[in-house]
Amino acid sequence: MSSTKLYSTREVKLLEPGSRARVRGWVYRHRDLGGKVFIVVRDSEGILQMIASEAYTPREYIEEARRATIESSIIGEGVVARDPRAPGGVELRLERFEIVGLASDFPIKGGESIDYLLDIRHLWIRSRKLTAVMKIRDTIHGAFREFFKSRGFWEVSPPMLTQAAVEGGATLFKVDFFGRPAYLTQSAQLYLEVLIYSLEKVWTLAPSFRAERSRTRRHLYEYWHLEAEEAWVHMDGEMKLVEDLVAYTTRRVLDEKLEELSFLKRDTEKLEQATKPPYPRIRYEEAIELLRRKGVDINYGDDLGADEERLLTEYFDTPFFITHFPLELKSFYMKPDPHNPREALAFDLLAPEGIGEIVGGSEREDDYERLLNSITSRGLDPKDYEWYLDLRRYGSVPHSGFGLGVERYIMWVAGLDHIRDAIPFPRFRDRLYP
RNA sequence: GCCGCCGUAGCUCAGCGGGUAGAGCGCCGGGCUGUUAACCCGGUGGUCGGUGGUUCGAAUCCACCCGGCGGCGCCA
Repeated sequence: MSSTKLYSTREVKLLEPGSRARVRGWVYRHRDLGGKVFIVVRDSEGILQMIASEAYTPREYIEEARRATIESSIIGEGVVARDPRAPGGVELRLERFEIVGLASDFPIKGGESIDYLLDIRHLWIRSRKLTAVMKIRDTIHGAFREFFKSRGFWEVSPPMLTQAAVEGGATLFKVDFFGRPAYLTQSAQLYLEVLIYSLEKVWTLAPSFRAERSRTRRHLYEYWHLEAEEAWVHMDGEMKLVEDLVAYTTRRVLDEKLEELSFLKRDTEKLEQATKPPYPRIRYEEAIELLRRKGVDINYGDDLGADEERLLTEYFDTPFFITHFPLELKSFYMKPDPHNPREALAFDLLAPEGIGEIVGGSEREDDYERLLNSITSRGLDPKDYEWYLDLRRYGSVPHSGFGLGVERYIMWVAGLDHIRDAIPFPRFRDRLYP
């Protein structure tokens, strides 16, 4: 178009008034007043108002600006001006204007139903809300990686296609693997356990798939799972790792994504409190006692449901741990507490404000015979776990690990009321498009 | 798997003690030289989710089916 320098909407706001600038983006708002055309342009960094006026814009470009429909891609060039009437206080007075891709009538105008918006997720994804969440997610991914690096962990890549279940009970997605049944993984844990015998401390960020027929605001069929496993570490050490990770990552979001949190109207004071570990720890039996005191009809041995978790979060302002669950409530690979073999060395981390469980972890059973008993007593077939049992025959070590549901954590950090907005393309039952 | 709710214009919804379909927004045309989800005037717009039934007559009543939303259980 010309040699005038290209700036992003954010950079334009830092220029001296009177500077020339070229800006490109998509039409976010369009108001044609006859003599003047106001166009608010959106790019990946923000929004900027452009104005076409007979006072400084050649007629042909005013006509072009008039034609620019919502979501058309455009390039504008002109003079930067400060004006309190402009959104953000800065605007671009156009001297040239070009439509790159004229948009058809954009289907989102405000007030659409969730169902409809999910059908056009590929267009809805442009919204400033979802853009803000995706930027926060990027910071979270980076913080995970840096945290583990700083703690001497190795990042590894477990398989997505597997032969059998990691945990009994949960439903698996079955796929056809050249005529043989295979399944999409629901956790990398068992594979991470394999890798600690050489790398000692490993982690991965990968998708997990659950075909549970869940239908709640906290469940996805495909979600991202942050998992870590370390040798020579007992439950207490693992919990310390988890709270340091969550505190560090939350701190990073506060430091780098304040603008996005503010756009999402997130109360950052709630996040500040979570940057100061240690987090409170209560044992399962204490949780039951707290609930009974609140009048809940629950007994030792009952599982904590969504309502119970929500009630418990009211006692705490930060994430908190629940530990030492009855063995029968937990998976076969968890180690019983030597001081009380009825309880597992397992822990959940619950996020406050009613979000509930975001992390599940445990010390793993490292004894061959006890692991074999645990598998058979739960009705699982030891043949499916031969390679896993082998790990206890060749230099077994005490070890612990955990899994964090990335979208649930994002839900809490970003203050989302539904998990679908924590991931660009949520997968639910009956929804695979787009 | 279970419980509850909803499918009417492009979108959001009203109409549902049965009598041939309505609003707002959008869109199109016109007006407006500072709009902020702009405003003002005019126009456009529908196999009332599908099939079958009851009825002289069904968006409205009944049955089944399809699609969706909220919640539970399970989990992260």
